[in-house]
Amino acid sequence: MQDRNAQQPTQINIEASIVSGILSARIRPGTRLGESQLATLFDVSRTRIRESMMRLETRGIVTVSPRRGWFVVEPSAEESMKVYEARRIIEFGLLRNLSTVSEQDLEILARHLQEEKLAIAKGDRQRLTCLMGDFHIRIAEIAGNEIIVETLRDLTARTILISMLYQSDFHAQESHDGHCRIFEALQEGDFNAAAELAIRHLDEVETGLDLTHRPDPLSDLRNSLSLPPLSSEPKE
Amino acid sequence: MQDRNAQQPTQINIEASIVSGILSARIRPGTRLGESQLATLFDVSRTRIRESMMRLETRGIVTVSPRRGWFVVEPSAEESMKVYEARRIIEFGLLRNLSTVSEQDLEILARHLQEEKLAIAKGDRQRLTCLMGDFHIRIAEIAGNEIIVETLRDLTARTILISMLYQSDFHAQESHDGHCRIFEALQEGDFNAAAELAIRHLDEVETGLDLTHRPDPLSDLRNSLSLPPLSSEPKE
DNA sequence: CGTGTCAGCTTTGTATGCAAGATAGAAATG
DNA sequence: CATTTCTATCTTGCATACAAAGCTGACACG
Repeated sequence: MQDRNAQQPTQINIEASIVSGILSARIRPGTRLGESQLATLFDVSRTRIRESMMRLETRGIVTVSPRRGWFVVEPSAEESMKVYEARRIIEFGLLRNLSTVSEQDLEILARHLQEEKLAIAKGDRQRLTCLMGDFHIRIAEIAGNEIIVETLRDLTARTILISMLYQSDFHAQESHDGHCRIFEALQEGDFNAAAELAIRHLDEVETGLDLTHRPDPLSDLRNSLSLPPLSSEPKE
Repeated sequence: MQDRNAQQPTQINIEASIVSGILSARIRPGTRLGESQLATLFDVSRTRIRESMMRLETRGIVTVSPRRGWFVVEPSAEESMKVYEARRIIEFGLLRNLSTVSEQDLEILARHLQEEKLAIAKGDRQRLTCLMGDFHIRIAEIAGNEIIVETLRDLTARTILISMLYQSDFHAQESHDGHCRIFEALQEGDFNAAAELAIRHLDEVETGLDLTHRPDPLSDLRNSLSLPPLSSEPKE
């Protein structure tokens, strides 16, 4: 995020900084992204920050509240389900339409899984979050379709925000196992199975969330009339 | 498209105007979209036009050539194949993940097919182009996932641009038949078959293109030398 | 006749300025 | 003491201004 020394941080850099901040779970959902704040941080004028924000808005990463500011999205339970559904749709189609996977690609995936294992062993949760998302992007990259890669990257960013909001505990091992199963299916060239496994994996992750729990019960209170607060803060 | 009388055409209106212009095949690929030109057309300042352009750029609808201007994208043969591939992936996953289709939804599709038939009978090619694209969006709407709907809408816009570039003749009847077959499969609740049919349909449409034929034989040269693309007239 | 150069005109890129909305905290009032 | 109102301040929304770069066409020259 510190591109301060770069002479000309282009809009793409600014966007990438924020997205990577989210992918690595350093930026929490609901974070306020003040225009002038970012402007001084990146040492550019507000204009360019605004342009980046607009781009991120169309990518579903931030929202603007009129005259109040830009915020990293806080997906509602419904939106979260839509995100997972969209991922199931795309990843299923992706794997099913695969015809071959090169040795090289399998190598990349194998190395990735190794890294996941390492992160689990070290208990590096932040790195793990990042890796878990990256696995799916890797698969999209194997398919070689940039359009799908981009779409999936943005959905993954949202997924990470969702997990920061609703994930009670992080079944890392379970997720890792899911990835391994998909890898094995790919290794055997059984793309049908891989696709089914991907759906099952995403279902597992989704059911691991507590989508009934409101992370910010006050948002209800602000909007509608009095409603009893559910429970305590979901602080890590 | 004439929001001139609307007091405050919001960015979303501006974007929608251009996208709908593309979806209805009134705006050709490579059309130059001058900032000041659009600014006077919509009666807003260049700032807001620029913001809309940035948004459209992230949606893959327009590109900017530095200091030269904004242009509606002219997908290359490779990009075109990627677009069709992405559509196959998404639409396949979409149909496969469907579990039920309500009577109401079937009704909507049936009416849509009726309209297609009418347009074929009347030989209204522009309307037909629009309808052909819309069919796929309708299906996404049935699935009820806005994320997928938006993605598919943008891909459809690009598809229409592609067909304007590479389509020699418009096998409208063939496309319509493809839609009908998908509809029948949905009617019978056979989502597996519907998904396979969708892939076949998209393949047919894609092979109906002449992706080896360069509409602008100089485009290679132009791109490699970063010359301006073929600019037809801006809107009307 | 072809080619290179330069002035001016046009168009985008970026910054800045100002207005309007929103928030928070103080002050006033019951 | 609680509640409301008002003002000070901050933040975004939008327009405008100016700088930088590209394009055009005239003109000079080989």
